Amino acid sequence: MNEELHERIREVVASVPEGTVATYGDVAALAGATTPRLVGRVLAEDGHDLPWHRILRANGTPAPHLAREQLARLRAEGVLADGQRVDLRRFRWRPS
DNA sequence: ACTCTGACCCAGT
DNA sequence: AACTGGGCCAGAG
Repeated sequence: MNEELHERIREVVASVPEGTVATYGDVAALAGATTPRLVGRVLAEDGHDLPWHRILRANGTPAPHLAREQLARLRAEGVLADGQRVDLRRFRWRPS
């Protein structure tokens, strides 16, 4: 199952700073994953220790079943959402 | 070697 | 805005 890749994915997620967000696609690209699906998968299994709430879908909305919890956590660290959607232009994390 | 099912993504109706 | 359909990858049955 490629533990190596899973590890890199967790690292990337863990490196997203408080007050910013990243998309599944971003994480996948940075970690070298072939598809964003894998990111969601990894988080679903062992994302409990990670800042999973900073990971959003490409359009800035969270995964449906998590929306409430996730938006609440983001709001708590200064990331404001307009309804379900977070303004990626403003909060998206770009590694430098 | 199938078919299903997902914290996905993109483009077209 | 709501639905497609195609592509993607890995587990489970």
